[in-house]
Amino acid sequence: MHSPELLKGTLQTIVLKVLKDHGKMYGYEITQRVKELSEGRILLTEGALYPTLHKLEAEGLLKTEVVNIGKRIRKYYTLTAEGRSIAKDRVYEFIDFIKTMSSVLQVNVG
Amino acid sequence: MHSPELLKGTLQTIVLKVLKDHGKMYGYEITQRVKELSEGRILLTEGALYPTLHKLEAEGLLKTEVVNIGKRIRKYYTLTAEGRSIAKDRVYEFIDFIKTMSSVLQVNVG
DNA sequence: CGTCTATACATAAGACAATTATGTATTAAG
DNA sequence: CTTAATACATAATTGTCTTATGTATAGACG
Repeated sequence: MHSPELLKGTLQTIVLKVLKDHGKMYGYEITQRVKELSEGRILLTEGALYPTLHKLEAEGLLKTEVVNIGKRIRKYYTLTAEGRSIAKDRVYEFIDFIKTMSSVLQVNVG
Repeated sequence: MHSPELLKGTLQTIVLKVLKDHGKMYGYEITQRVKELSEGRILLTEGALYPTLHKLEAEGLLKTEVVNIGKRIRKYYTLTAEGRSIAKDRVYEFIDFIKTMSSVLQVNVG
């Protein structure tokens, strides 16, 4: 785990991109996938994830589908067309940010 | 300019590394150097910079020297030994963060 | 001269995202 | 029968940053 401060501002980008790559997912599944992909280094907290999902839904970037698994509920999220577009933009923006930071810090990442 | 959100958590790293690379600098000079290095993409605001400098000084990572330029004052900052050490750590931490993010977002930066 | 921009410091109010804490509830393991 | 994992959600608090404000010198331009 690195400084959690660095993660700030990346949550929406992560959620959008993971959903873009893995299709229909539910909240808990997203936390697990991110944990896997980051080899345990990024642990999304529920207090951050759920409000973010609700916000992205309110903005029309995600659509939901509630499914009953036995007596438990699951809320599946899928990107809308706009969501896919924004996901791409956010990833580009992140890459651009890294390039700028590399210039400022004079380091070579990748 | 990218989303200012991404910049969160990077300010201390930027200040420490720029000071490490360029030696003795004063606040305003740091903003200009970062602007240059980032080709105008990162504009440090005074409201963020000065409190950060004061904080790093209070933590013993920076030491200061006040100089009079005509009737105007300048406060030069230099890294302490601990500051140099932490600067290195912070840059490593940032690189590590980028590597993790690259795995999660499945992108290739650099 | 007078005004605008750049230089140079600093602090305070407010916004915003994320952490931490808390709450509800089902399912599986020991 | 209690703990851990699954699965949702919201509220209080924290912390960093932006925006606003304040003081003051120096140089450029008319």
